[in-house]
Amino acid sequence: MAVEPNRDVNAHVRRLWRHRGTTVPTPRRGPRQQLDLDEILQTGIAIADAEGLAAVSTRAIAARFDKSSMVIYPYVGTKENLLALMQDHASAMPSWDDPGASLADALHAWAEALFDVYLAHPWLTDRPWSQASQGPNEQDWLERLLRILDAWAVPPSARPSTVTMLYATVRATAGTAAAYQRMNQQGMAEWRERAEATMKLIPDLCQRYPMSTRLEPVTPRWQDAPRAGLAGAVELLAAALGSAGAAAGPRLG
Amino acid sequence: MAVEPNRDVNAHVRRLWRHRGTTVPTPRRGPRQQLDLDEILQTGIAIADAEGLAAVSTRAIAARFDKSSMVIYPYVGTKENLLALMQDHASAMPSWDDPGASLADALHAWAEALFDVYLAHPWLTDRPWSQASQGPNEQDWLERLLRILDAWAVPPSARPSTVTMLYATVRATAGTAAAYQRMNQQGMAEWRERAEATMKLIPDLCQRYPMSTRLEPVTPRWQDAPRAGLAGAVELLAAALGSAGAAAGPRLG
DNA sequence: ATTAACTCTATGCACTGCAAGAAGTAAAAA
DNA sequence: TTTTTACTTCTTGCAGTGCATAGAGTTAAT
Repeated sequence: MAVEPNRDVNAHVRRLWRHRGTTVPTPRRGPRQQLDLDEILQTGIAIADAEGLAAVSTRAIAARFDKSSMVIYPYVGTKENLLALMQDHASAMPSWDDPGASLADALHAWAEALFDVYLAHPWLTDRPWSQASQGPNEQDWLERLLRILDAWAVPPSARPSTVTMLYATVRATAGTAAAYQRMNQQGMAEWRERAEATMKLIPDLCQRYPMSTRLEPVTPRWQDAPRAGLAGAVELLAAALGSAGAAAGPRLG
Repeated sequence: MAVEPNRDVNAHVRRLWRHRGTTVPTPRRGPRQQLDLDEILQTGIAIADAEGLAAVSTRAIAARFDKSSMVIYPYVGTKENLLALMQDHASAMPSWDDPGASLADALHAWAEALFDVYLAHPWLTDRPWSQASQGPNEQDWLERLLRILDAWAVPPSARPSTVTMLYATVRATAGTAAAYQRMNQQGMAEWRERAEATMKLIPDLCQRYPMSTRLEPVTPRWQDAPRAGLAGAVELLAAALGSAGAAAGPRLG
């Protein structure tokens, strides 16, 4: 990367789409490349999965290959580019069959699949998302969702809002699910301690916030609450779309 | 802060609720405090508003008072606590009258008010959110929303999902609105360049992603798209709740 | 008066992304 | 074949971070 690093949008896009027809910018002269972009990303993803996005540093990744931090830069350009590549690499869409029974079922399948991806890589929640062009894997998800909405004749005027709500809800519920998951006993104790401290310092908390304090009594299996919340949200949304004048069955094609 | 810093949950909670009946832990001995917690938070918020959350450092804040970084710690405990205090401080809820015409209107007023807060402090999007006890200001929002749902007799089973969806959607749309807003000409050019690069490198992009590429043609006033998206989402959600067996009018009380 | 608790300052450590230069290697040109 | 040149990788170093620690000064309780 002898050229200016951040302006090289072209190289970054080529790397993003490297498995969909483009070639990574790996020119001719000089010593052979000893590392592989996919391996680098996998390493970064492994670190992020285990220790969080903050633990991902060029030094940490390079250390796994017994190299120093600067080795990474020829492969990714900048750290921000590295994170973007990791984001798309971790977002690979699995394959599944669209349930044909109802719009709600189809949306549910999509949402749960995305939820699982976010659960497997909780740091994805910390990354920005926009429906403006990201990498190919992320685009796959959007395209799939729009296909579902189209098949069930959801009116085009309702589609952008639906897309926004679904993505936002999946990301939010997956984020809290991941937070629950990584709550070991010590994190749990800390949380409980904090709740108790609030109760002790604000004795009339339940009078001040009657509705929200009544909400919280932990459910029997509170670990599953986020997934259930997502299911309920999808159901609500599908009901709204169904009553908004959609057809009764899917259009095939 | 002579004691262990992170374990002092009590002091943190007292600071969070300092304007609601608790006293900050600024006890007896030692020299008078030269700084004020609210001023510190305001400074941090100003920095975050102007330069983003990443620019908020103890050194940067302290520099505005011509002090060194360690001065901040007696006031906040840790950096994470500082950010949590900033988050709640910036989330103060304005006052408005609940529109009584329809559930949709009431939800819309709530959502737009929160949207405005997030637009004023875009870095709030980067902070985690959970309905488990945060600070008092954030709790105000949740309580208000639940009050609305209760007044319109939204069935309790639908409330958690509704809350999750609304918060997630507001946060998501406000995030993209803020991103649009900070897109000056250079950011705009970069984005356009990237889109063009993708088009050039993947010539059949529109065939591969027929639905999602058709979505993008920029709207006339694309700056307003996120707000409009939020409005549409609220409308959808209200329709779903309305058809889910809610009463026709608000219950006062 | 003594002592303990507190705030502020200075220093230093381990960490970050990355600019810049040095050193080495392979392909192209002579 | 030899030289040149383009390209890699590696080392060093800089400016930045949160914060542990220790010291000096200040105040209130004892």
